[in-house]
Amino acid sequence: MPELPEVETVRRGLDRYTLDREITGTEVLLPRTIASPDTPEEFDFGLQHTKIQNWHRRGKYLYAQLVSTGTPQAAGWLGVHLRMTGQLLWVESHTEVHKHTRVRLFLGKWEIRFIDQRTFGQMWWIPASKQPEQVMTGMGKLGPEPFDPAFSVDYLAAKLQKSQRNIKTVILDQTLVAGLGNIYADEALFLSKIHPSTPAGNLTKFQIKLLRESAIKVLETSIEQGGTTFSNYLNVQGTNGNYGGMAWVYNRTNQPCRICTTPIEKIRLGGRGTHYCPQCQAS
DNA sequence: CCCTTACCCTGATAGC
DNA sequence: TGCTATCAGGGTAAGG
Repeated sequence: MPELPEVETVRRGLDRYTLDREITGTEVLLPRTIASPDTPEEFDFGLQHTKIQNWHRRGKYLYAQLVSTGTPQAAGWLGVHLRMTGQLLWVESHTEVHKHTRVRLFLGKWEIRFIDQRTFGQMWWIPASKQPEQVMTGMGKLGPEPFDPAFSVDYLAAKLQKSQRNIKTVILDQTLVAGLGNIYADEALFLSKIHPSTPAGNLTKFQIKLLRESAIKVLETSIEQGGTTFSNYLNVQGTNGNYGGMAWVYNRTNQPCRICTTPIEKIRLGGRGTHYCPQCQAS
Protein backbone atom coordinates (compact mmCIF):
# COMPACT_ATOMS: atom_id res chain seq x y z
CA MET A 1 0.00 0.00 0.00
CA PRO A 2 1.90 3.03 -1.17
CA GLU A 3 1.93 5.76 1.46
CA LEU A 4 3.85 9.02 1.56
CA PRO A 5 7.38 7.50 1.51
CA GLU A 6 6.57 5.14 -1.36
CA VAL A 7 4.85 7.86 -3.38
CA GLU A 8 7.77 10.21 -2.74
CA THR A 9 10.21 7.53 -3.89
CA VAL A 10 8.21 7.07 -7.08
CA ARG A 11 8.11 10.85 -7.60
CA ARG A 12 11.88 11.08 -7.37
CA GLY A 13 12.27 8.27 -9.87
CA LEU A 14 9.86 9.89 -12.29
CA ASP A 15 11.68 13.21 -11.97
CA ARG A 16 14.90 11.47 -12.81
CA TYR A 17 13.74 9.65 -15.95
CA THR A 18 10.62 11.12 -17.49
CA LEU A 19 11.22 14.86 -17.91
CA ASP A 20 11.52 16.73 -21.22
CA ARG A 21 10.61 13.77 -23.41
CA GLU A 22 7.68 13.97 -25.75
CA ILE A 23 4.65 11.88 -24.87
CA THR A 24 4.03 10.44 -28.30
CA GLY A 25 0.89 8.51 -27.47
CA THR A 26 -1.03 6.55 -24.88
CA GLU A 27 -2.83 3.25 -24.57
CA VAL A 28 -5.58 2.77 -22.02
CA LEU A 29 -6.19 -0.90 -21.35
CA LEU A 30 -8.70 -0.35 -18.53
CA PRO A 31 -10.85 2.73 -19.23
CA ARG A 32 -12.14 3.18 -15.67
CA THR A 33 -8.58 3.85 -14.53
CA ILE A 34 -9.00 7.25 -16.20
CA ALA A 35 -10.94 9.29 -13.66
CA SER A 36 -10.97 12.35 -15.92
CA PRO A 37 -11.61 13.28 -18.70
CA ASP A 38 -14.59 11.05 -19.48
CA THR A 39 -13.03 9.01 -22.27
CA PRO A 40 -9.61 7.49 -23.05
CA GLU A 41 -9.71 9.40 -26.34
CA GLU A 42 -9.83 12.75 -24.54
CA PHE A 43 -7.11 11.59 -22.16
CA ASP A 44 -4.95 10.65 -25.12
CA PHE A 45 -5.66 13.90 -26.93
CA GLY A 46 -4.71 15.92 -23.87
CA LEU A 47 -1.38 14.16 -23.36
CA GLN A 48 -0.18 13.79 -26.93
CA HIS A 49 2.70 16.05 -27.95
CA THR A 50 3.32 17.26 -24.44
CA LYS A 51 6.30 16.80 -22.16
CA ILE A 52 6.58 16.65 -18.40
CA GLN A 53 8.30 19.60 -16.73
CA ASN A 54 8.35 18.28 -13.19
CA TRP A 55 6.59 15.93 -10.79
CA HIS A 56 4.91 17.02 -7.56
CA ARG A 57 3.57 15.05 -4.64
CA ARG A 58 0.78 16.11 -2.29
CA GLY A 59 -0.07 13.48 0.30
CA LYS A 60 -0.32 10.28 -1.70
CA TYR A 61 -1.21 12.09 -4.94
CA LEU A 62 1.26 12.62 -7.77
CA TYR A 63 0.84 15.24 -10.44
CA ALA A 64 3.01 16.51 -13.24
CA GLN A 65 3.05 19.81 -15.03
CA LEU A 66 2.86 19.47 -18.81
CA VAL A 67 4.00 21.78 -21.58
CA SER A 68 3.48 21.49 -25.30
CA THR A 69 6.40 20.23 -27.32
CA GLY A 70 7.77 22.90 -29.61
CA THR A 71 6.22 25.79 -27.70
CA PRO A 72 6.57 26.63 -24.03
CA GLN A 73 2.79 26.69 -23.72
CA ALA A 74 1.18 25.14 -20.65
CA ALA A 75 -0.56 21.89 -21.60
CA GLY A 76 -2.29 21.00 -18.36
CA TRP A 77 -1.49 18.37 -15.79
CA LEU A 78 -1.16 14.63 -15.44
CA GLY A 79 -2.35 13.23 -12.10
CA VAL A 80 -1.90 9.76 -10.59
CA HIS A 81 -3.06 8.02 -7.41
CA LEU A 82 -1.65 4.54 -6.82
CA ARG A 83 -4.25 3.58 -4.18
CA MET A 84 -3.65 0.02 -2.98
CA THR A 85 -1.62 -1.76 -5.61
CA GLY A 86 -0.68 0.78 -8.27
CA GLN A 87 2.82 0.83 -9.74
CA LEU A 88 4.40 3.31 -12.14
CA LEU A 89 7.27 1.71 -13.97
CA TRP A 90 9.79 3.25 -16.35
CA VAL A 91 10.40 0.54 -18.91
CA GLU A 92 11.42 0.13 -22.51
CA SER A 93 8.38 -0.39 -24.70
CA HIS A 94 9.42 -3.83 -25.86
CA THR A 95 9.15 -5.05 -22.24
CA GLU A 96 6.54 -7.77 -21.93
CA VAL A 97 3.18 -6.33 -20.97
CA HIS A 98 2.08 -7.71 -17.61
CA LYS A 99 -1.60 -8.69 -17.37
CA HIS A 100 -2.36 -6.02 -14.76
CA THR A 101 -1.16 -3.23 -17.01
CA ARG A 102 -3.87 -0.53 -17.10
CA VAL A 103 -2.34 2.45 -18.90
CA ARG A 104 0.74 3.00 -21.07
CA LEU A 105 2.24 6.41 -21.78
CA PHE A 106 4.72 6.24 -24.63
CA LEU A 107 7.76 8.51 -24.54
CA GLY A 108 9.75 7.50 -27.60
CA LYS A 109 11.10 4.00 -27.13
CA TRP A 110 10.46 4.20 -23.38
CA GLU A 111 7.21 4.34 -21.49
CA ILE A 112 5.56 5.05 -18.18
CA ARG A 113 3.56 1.92 -17.49
CA PHE A 114 0.77 1.94 -14.92
CA ILE A 115 0.24 -1.52 -13.45
CA ASP A 116 -2.48 -2.06 -10.86
CA GLN A 117 -3.68 -5.46 -9.73
CA ARG A 118 -6.75 -4.34 -7.83
CA THR A 119 -7.70 -1.52 -10.16
CA PHE A 120 -8.39 1.11 -7.50
CA GLY A 121 -5.67 3.37 -8.91
CA GLN A 122 -6.60 6.41 -10.97
CA MET A 123 -5.13 8.77 -13.53
CA TRP A 124 -6.29 12.22 -14.57
CA TRP A 125 -5.55 14.66 -17.34
CA ILE A 126 -6.40 18.19 -16.32
CA PRO A 127 -6.55 21.06 -18.83
CA ALA A 128 -4.36 24.11 -18.25
CA SER A 129 -7.48 26.17 -17.60
CA LYS A 130 -7.95 24.39 -14.27
CA GLN A 131 -5.95 23.74 -11.14
CA PRO A 132 -5.19 20.06 -10.41
CA GLU A 133 -7.17 20.07 -7.13
CA GLN A 134 -10.30 21.23 -8.96
CA VAL A 135 -10.38 17.91 -10.77
CA MET A 136 -8.50 15.67 -8.34
CA THR A 137 -10.96 16.73 -5.68
CA GLY A 138 -9.51 14.60 -2.89
CA MET A 139 -6.26 16.50 -3.15
CA GLY A 140 -8.00 19.74 -2.34
CA LYS A 141 -9.25 18.37 0.97
CA LEU A 142 -5.90 17.23 2.32
CA GLY A 143 -4.52 18.44 5.60
CA PRO A 144 -0.95 19.76 5.87
CA GLU A 145 2.05 17.78 4.75
CA PRO A 146 3.74 16.15 7.77
CA PHE A 147 6.96 18.06 7.10
CA ASP A 148 5.21 21.41 6.76
CA PRO A 149 5.42 23.88 9.67
CA ALA A 150 1.61 23.99 9.53
CA PHE A 151 1.65 20.49 11.03
CA SER A 152 2.55 21.95 14.41
CA VAL A 153 1.99 20.61 17.89
CA ASP A 154 -0.63 23.30 18.49
CA TYR A 155 -2.45 22.45 15.26
CA LEU A 156 -2.48 18.76 16.07
CA ALA A 157 -3.51 19.31 19.69
CA ALA A 158 -6.42 21.53 18.64
CA LYS A 159 -7.67 18.88 16.21
CA LEU A 160 -7.24 15.90 18.53
CA GLN A 161 -8.83 17.63 21.49
CA LYS A 162 -12.18 17.70 19.71
CA SER A 163 -12.34 13.99 18.97
CA GLN A 164 -13.13 10.92 21.03
CA ARG A 165 -12.40 8.56 18.16
CA ASN A 166 -9.44 6.23 18.57
CA ILE A 167 -6.13 7.84 17.68
CA LYS A 168 -5.27 5.24 15.04
CA THR A 169 -8.33 6.07 12.98
CA VAL A 170 -7.82 9.80 13.45
CA ILE A 171 -4.25 9.91 12.16
CA LEU A 172 -5.29 7.98 9.07
CA ASP A 173 -7.67 10.82 8.23
CA GLN A 174 -6.04 12.60 5.28
CA THR A 175 -7.78 15.87 6.14
CA LEU A 176 -5.87 15.96 9.45
CA VAL A 177 -2.45 15.27 7.97
CA ALA A 178 -1.64 14.04 4.47
CA GLY A 179 0.27 10.89 3.68
CA LEU A 180 0.03 8.52 6.64
CA GLY A 181 -1.44 5.13 5.77
CA ASN A 182 -1.89 1.94 7.71
CA ILE A 183 1.78 0.98 7.94
CA TYR A 184 3.19 4.27 9.17
CA ALA A 185 0.22 5.02 11.43
CA ASP A 186 0.97 1.82 13.36
CA GLU A 187 4.70 2.54 13.34
CA ALA A 188 4.27 6.14 14.54
CA LEU A 189 2.02 5.02 17.40
CA PHE A 190 4.57 2.42 18.46
CA LEU A 191 7.38 4.98 18.49
CA SER A 192 5.13 7.25 20.58
CA LYS A 193 4.25 4.42 23.00
CA ILE A 194 0.57 5.23 22.52
CA HIS A 195 -2.07 2.48 22.46
CA PRO A 196 -3.93 2.73 19.14
CA SER A 197 -7.34 2.54 20.85
CA THR A 198 -6.72 5.64 22.96
CA PRO A 199 -9.40 8.30 22.40
CA ALA A 200 -7.68 11.18 20.58
CA GLY A 201 -8.99 13.73 23.08
CA ASN A 202 -7.37 11.90 25.99
CA LEU A 203 -3.80 12.37 24.79
CA THR A 204 -1.57 14.66 26.80
CA LYS A 205 0.29 17.52 25.19
CA PHE A 206 3.48 15.54 25.70
CA GLN A 207 2.05 12.53 23.87
CA ILE A 208 0.84 14.71 21.03
CA LYS A 209 4.28 16.27 20.66
CA LEU A 210 5.84 12.82 20.65
CA LEU A 211 3.32 11.52 18.12
CA ARG A 212 4.03 14.38 15.75
CA GLU A 213 7.78 13.84 16.01
CA SER A 214 7.40 10.06 15.62
CA ALA A 215 5.29 10.39 12.50
CA ILE A 216 7.81 12.72 10.90
CA LYS A 217 10.71 10.49 11.92
CA VAL A 218 9.22 7.25 10.63
CA LEU A 219 8.29 8.85 7.30
CA GLU A 220 11.77 10.32 6.90
CA THR A 221 13.39 7.01 7.78
CA SER A 222 11.29 5.17 5.23
CA ILE A 223 12.03 7.71 2.49
CA GLU A 224 15.72 7.16 3.18
CA GLN A 225 15.13 3.42 2.78
CA GLY A 226 13.31 3.93 -0.53
CA GLY A 227 9.93 2.99 0.92
CA THR A 228 8.59 -0.28 2.16
CA THR A 229 9.02 -3.90 1.24
CA PHE A 230 5.39 -4.75 1.87
CA SER A 231 2.52 -5.32 -0.54
CA ASN A 232 3.32 -5.02 -4.19
CA TYR A 233 4.92 -1.61 -3.95
CA LEU A 234 7.67 -0.98 -6.49
CA ASN A 235 9.62 2.11 -7.44
CA VAL A 236 9.88 3.19 -11.10
CA GLN A 237 12.80 0.85 -11.67
CA GLY A 238 10.78 -2.11 -10.47
CA THR A 239 12.44 -2.74 -7.12
CA ASN A 240 11.04 -2.34 -3.63
CA GLY A 241 12.40 -0.50 -0.60
CA ASN A 242 13.99 -1.66 2.61
CA TYR A 243 11.68 -0.33 5.30
CA GLY A 244 9.69 -3.53 5.77
CA GLY A 245 12.57 -5.35 7.38
CA MET A 246 12.85 -2.55 9.90
CA ALA A 247 9.20 -2.33 10.89
CA TRP A 248 8.53 -2.22 14.61
CA VAL A 249 5.01 -3.64 14.59
CA TYR A 250 3.42 -3.60 11.13
CA ASN A 251 2.82 -7.09 9.78
CA ARG A 252 4.57 -8.58 12.84
CA THR A 253 1.58 -10.24 14.56
CA ASN A 254 2.70 -12.71 17.26
CA GLN A 255 6.35 -11.90 16.62
CA PRO A 256 8.39 -10.55 19.57
CA CYS A 257 8.46 -6.81 20.14
CA ARG A 258 11.88 -5.49 19.17
CA ILE A 259 12.06 -3.64 22.49
CA CYS A 260 10.52 -5.95 25.10
CA THR A 261 9.93 -9.30 23.29
CA THR A 262 6.20 -9.31 24.11
CA PRO A 263 4.27 -10.77 21.14
CA ILE A 264 2.85 -8.08 18.84
CA GLU A 265 -0.95 -8.05 18.80
CA LYS A 266 -3.31 -7.30 15.96
CA ILE A 267 -6.75 -5.75 16.42
CA ARG A 268 -9.24 -4.08 14.13
CA LEU A 269 -9.86 -0.33 14.35
CA GLY A 270 -11.93 1.65 11.88
CA GLY A 271 -12.00 -1.43 9.66
CA ARG A 272 -8.19 -1.48 9.48
CA GLY A 273 -5.76 -4.07 10.80
CA THR A 274 -3.84 -2.46 13.65
CA HIS A 275 -0.59 -3.80 15.09
CA TYR A 276 0.83 -2.82 18.47
CA CYS A 277 2.87 -3.99 21.42
CA PRO A 278 0.59 -4.48 24.44
CA GLN A 279 3.54 -3.89 26.78
CA CYS A 280 5.22 -0.85 25.20
CA GLN A 281 1.92 0.76 24.20
CA ALA A 282 0.01 0.04 27.40
CA SER A 283 -1.76 3.39 27.67
C1' DC B 1 -21.35 18.24 11.76
C1' DC B 2 -19.43 13.95 13.38
C1' DC B 3 -18.76 9.39 12.89
C1' DT B 4 -19.28 4.57 11.09
C1' DT B 5 -19.93 1.42 7.54
C1' DA B 6 -20.05 -0.33 2.83
C1' DC B 7 -18.06 -0.42 -1.46
C1' DC B 8 -14.80 -0.79 -5.30
C1' DC B 9 -11.37 -5.01 -6.73
C1' DT B 10 -8.06 -9.36 -7.29
C1' DG B 11 -5.04 -12.63 -5.41
C1' DA B 12 -3.25 -15.03 -1.40
C1' DT B 13 -4.34 -17.82 2.24
C1' DA B 14 -7.01 -20.59 5.67
C1' DG B 15 -10.14 -24.10 6.68
C1' DC B 16 -12.98 -27.93 5.55
C1' DT C 1 -7.54 -31.67 -4.61
C1' DG C 2 -10.87 -28.19 -4.83
C1' DC C 3 -14.23 -25.43 -3.02
C1' DT C 4 -15.70 -21.33 -0.23
C1' DA C 5 -14.82 -17.68 3.02
C1' DT C 6 -11.91 -14.20 4.61
C1' DC C 7 -8.57 -10.68 4.38
C1' DA C 8 -5.61 -6.94 2.49
C1' DG C 9 -6.96 -1.14 2.69
C1' DG C 10 -7.09 4.23 0.09
C1' DG C 11 -10.55 7.07 -0.66
C1' DT C 12 -15.25 8.24 -1.19
C1' DA C 13 -20.19 8.07 -0.56
C1' DA C 14 -24.10 6.94 1.95
C1' DG C 15 -26.46 6.52 6.20
C1' DG C 16 -27.21 7.08 11.27
